[in-house]
Amino acid sequence: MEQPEITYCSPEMEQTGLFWMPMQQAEQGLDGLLGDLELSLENGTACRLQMENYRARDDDAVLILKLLEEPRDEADLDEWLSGGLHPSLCHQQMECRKSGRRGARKRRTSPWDTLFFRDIPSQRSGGYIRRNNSHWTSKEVKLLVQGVSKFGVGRWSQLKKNYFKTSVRTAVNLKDKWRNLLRAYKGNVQKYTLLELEPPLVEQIRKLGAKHPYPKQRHS
DNA sequence: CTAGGGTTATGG
DNA sequence: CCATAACCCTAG
Repeated sequence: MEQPEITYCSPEMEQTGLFWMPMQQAEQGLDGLLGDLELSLENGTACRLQMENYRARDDDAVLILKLLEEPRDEADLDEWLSGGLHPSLCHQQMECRKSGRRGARKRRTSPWDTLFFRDIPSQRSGGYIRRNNSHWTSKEVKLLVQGVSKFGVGRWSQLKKNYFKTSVRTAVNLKDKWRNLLRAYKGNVQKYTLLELEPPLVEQIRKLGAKHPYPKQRHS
């Protein structure tokens, strides 16, 4: 059963390259302010509602990015952060609560979370903060494959610079994703894959994978 | 910076 | 429950 494809980013937001990222609830710095906007995806209404939610939050994101570009007083920013949330957001927040059972959880938090709260001390037992847990979109994968075919495997920093300049994905993320792609599409079919990719794309992945094997193999 | 082993969250 | 995806750690 496939979940409906949802467009998380408004065009403006997409341009910024910042995407909504799921995070562990305890780590959501703005959790108290925004509330968690989890929604059931079970019916169309909830789905639509969710998109509106994201839309509203996108507006906020774009706004705050503007604030960043033309820096003002910190107090100004503080005030905006603590109170001046997008009106449509408060409205939506109550609306979405009533949806019934939860479907797949799409925990997301706003981009400014990582911009402003990345240094908040963490209580995690692991000792580190997990910043981004979002699943890759097929768009991103396409970009990655494109990048790998241009730069080859191993020049992740270059690839990041040229193809994921503004994305939240780091060079290491790209590398890891590539590894996962190889694992996922090499040889036997997996039991399941979260993201269905177009056959041509898969074909390209396989080809590139054959060229730069992982894990390293000492000959053919 | 990258490779690769480890760890944690996700979701069938 | 457990395989997979996403993420972290770190030697070299």
